[in-house]
This record gives sequence, C-alpha cells and structure tokens, in this order.
Amino acid sequence: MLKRKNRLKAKTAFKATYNNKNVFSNDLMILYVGKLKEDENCPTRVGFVVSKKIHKRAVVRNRIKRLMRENIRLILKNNLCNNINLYQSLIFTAKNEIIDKDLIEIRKSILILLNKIANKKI
RNA sequence: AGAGCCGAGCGAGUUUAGCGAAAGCUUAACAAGCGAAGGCGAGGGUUGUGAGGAAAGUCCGGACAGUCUAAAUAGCAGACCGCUUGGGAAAUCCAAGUGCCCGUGAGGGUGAGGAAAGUGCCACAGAAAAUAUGUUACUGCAAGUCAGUACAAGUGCAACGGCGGAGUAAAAGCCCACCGCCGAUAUCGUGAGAUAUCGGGCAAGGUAAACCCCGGUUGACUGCAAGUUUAAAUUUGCAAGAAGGUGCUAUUUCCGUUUUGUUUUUACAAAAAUUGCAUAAAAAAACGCACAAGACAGAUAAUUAUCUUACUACAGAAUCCGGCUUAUACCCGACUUUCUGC
RNA sequence: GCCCUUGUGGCGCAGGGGUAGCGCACUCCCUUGGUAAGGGAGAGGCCGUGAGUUCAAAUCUCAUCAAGGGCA
Repeated sequence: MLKRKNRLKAKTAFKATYNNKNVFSNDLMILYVGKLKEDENCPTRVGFVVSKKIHKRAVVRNRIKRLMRENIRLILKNNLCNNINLYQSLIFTAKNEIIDKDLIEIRKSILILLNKIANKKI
C-alpha cells in the first residue's frame, strides 16, 4: 500500500486529472496524467480505477488494485523512473486484459506508459 | 467397491521492505500559515491487533431511526401464516414426531386446514366434464319413439369404487370374499394420529401456488444514502395559514384550538410566526459507527526459503444481530447402509 | 450499502392457465426499362435458466442468472 500522501483521494482532483486530457494507453491499462508540478517537494498522487465491468468479483478487482499499487510503491522507492516525479497526479485505469497478469508483467506495462510521457514531452 | 449422514478445519512460522486503525512513547510539530469548523500542515519508533463459512444473494425476522402530530378497547378492511408437540424476542427459523411421496437400504423430500358454504375454470377429444349421460350396445317378447340393463366398446388427466365369484333372458353392490371409501365404538398416544371391531352398500371428479371460507398472528410505511448535530448559505412560485389529529367505524381518554385592539363574555377587526409542495443553485464536517477488524478513492498485499493435503475451490467486512438460500477445492474425525469376496 | 424494475423471432413490443402473436427488418414471386413504394407467399421461438403446483405453465409459486434504474 502506498503512503497516505501519495494517494489521490479528492473527487475534484480526479476530475481535474481527467479534464487535463493527457492520456496514454497500452494493452493492460490507460493512464491519465495531471499537470506538471510547480513545487518539487509536493508529492505525486496516484489513483487506481478497476471497474466492475472488468470482473464481477470483488476479490479479483482487489487483487489487481493491490498489484498496481505495489508496483508504484516499488518504483517510487527505488527511483526506477524519474518521470513519475514530474506530475501532480496520475490515474491508472485497468483494462480487461489485466486479469491473471502477475507483478512483473504489470510493472513492465507501467514503465512503458511512463516512458511514453517522456517521449511526448520531447 | 459404492452410497448416505453428522461434525471440525480453511494453514504454520521465516527474510526484506510496507498498509489500516487503537494505546503508549518520541519529535520544532498543541509550530507558522490556511480554513466557518473538523482538519490540512505532519513525521519517527514501540506494543499487541487486522476478512468468511458463506463476509454473497437481500429471501425472512428483529434491534435502531424517522414519518403518519398521541394511546387504549371492540369490530371491519389489509398483510402474513396454515399437520402435531416443544424450543425461540421473532421468523418462509430449529428439534423431535405423524401422514404422504422417492429410494434395495442407510436415508431424503414435503406450500400437509376446508372442494357435503358459495362462485369460477376444466382446451382438444368424447353421447355426456357434473342435480351425470345413453353414442356404439346387450336381452326379451306383444316387434314398438315397447320393456329391462349400464356388463362390454370407445374418448379423455379425469366418466357415481377395483378385482374375482355367485347370479340372470341379458344384467347390475342385487348378493359374497379381499382391497379401497364413509361412519361409529373401544384401546394406545399430551397431540397430529395409529390399531382393532362393528356397521353402511358406495355416496363425495379435479383445481384453493383460482376467487374464497375457516382458524391464528399483526398499528402502517420508509430504510444508516434512515436520521441527529454544528457551520455557511438560502432562488422563485403555488397552496394552507387555525381545526382538527391513528387505514376505516364506534367508544373512552389525550394533545391542540395563536397574538394584538375594542369588549364582562360572546362577537367583530387586523396581523403572520409557521407548515407543505414544486423548482434552481450549492453541498463541508462530526455523530450514527463497533469495549481485540473497521474505512470513506475505501486497510490484510508483495517477496525469500521451508514444513504441510494446503501458491488449490467458492470467495473480500461497510449500522448491528438471529435464520434461510445459493456457490464451493482439499484434508481430518465419527456413525450408518448396500453389493461382492474370504 | 439499501430499495426497485425488466428478461418473448435480428430490433421494438402485445399476450397474465388451453395451438405464441403484431410492426419493422429478412427470403422468394408479381408489378417497373430499372429502383423505391405497393401486392402476394414464406422462413425464423423448447417465451433468460432450474425446480414445484396443475391433466396442462410464456402465464401461478420458489430459487437462480443477466441487464437496467433510483436513494445524501
């Protein structure tokens, strides 16, 4: 689980991130990106969405969320990707294909998405 | 070898870095600042603790909260229930039994009051589908729109008992045995009922998960997104604006029937606090909410090696309890029964 | 979380115990120089699934699955 300060919680923050219209996707998930940070010390907030349409059972949805969170936690801790620190907020929305994927596959997918942000900026 | 039934379990501890909430400790952190407030700012250790048998479905019953401005008694209406006894706050609940159905059996299932209170329905087929009937028939002679009969055939889910005998012109519970049915009595049982004996001569088609009747229980509705408190804000329009008030009726109580002026009172005149509905905009926090889970983008997860049946099913608490139903892998422990072999 | 509604031909809907229907769409034929419109004929359904009541169930009862809606 992420630390409290890294969680995206407020409803308005979610709306703001969606309205920024900076969207990337691949096979497993969709990534919504918020605005650039003005202050470096401000923590990046990350939200996760797993719709009920993806799977009926709460157990499966919870597991997907937990795997995604664990990945982000490891990335933040080990500084695997610098892009993640540039933005105020990120939202990961799961797709159908993410069911039954393990930790490492999801990590790869997340890193690919984060690199896409970098490419676009240049 | 197969089957039935009952009960228990849903891993253990280890490495690394983590999460929720609680109580201590610590830190400049009870800071400045922001905010109506909660709080954000705002961290670091320690201690013990952190999903299920169904947490699910939301099918019942409660607790709790609000609305119907209160409450009791009787009746009506409505809703629910429907074999017996016991348990239980109650329940479409549980246990033990009775009858019926299924199974070789252990055992399982069961919405199981009333069809002689009334009404409705019973397609097609069939003569006839309900106060039974006479289509094809059978027998007799006086040969007829005659008399006797309802055995046999046929239709159908269902046709005023079944099967066998005796009997007759041909026949029929007309008579007889057995079975079924109905009634009475006796015995056993708290009871649902069971058994036996006697009698009747056979009446009473099915359907009440059709209306209904009978008996019993019961204020109704809405549901924690109920609701309470605090703070800020509060558009426009309509109606009511003072008399009645439980779903209805009756009776008894209870609550209420404003303020000001004139006035002994009655009465008259004036005022609008307030309430309801619709619409627009905006929605913050706490309580409800948890004495060993407990939030509000919502905690149980990842990883290393090992033991074990166990990296394997169904599956994730959201106000809380009692049940039911449905989904389920694997393992352990009882008991019972059937078949085969010795 | 709590409370509701609906499942019938490809699509939209009727039917509320007795042979499953309507409109549009589809196929074939007629009409036309050709197309549309029009006319005629036809195909397509175990009524979401599983039990029960009944002689008989799309219909009544129970369970279950799916889709949709509402509630501060």
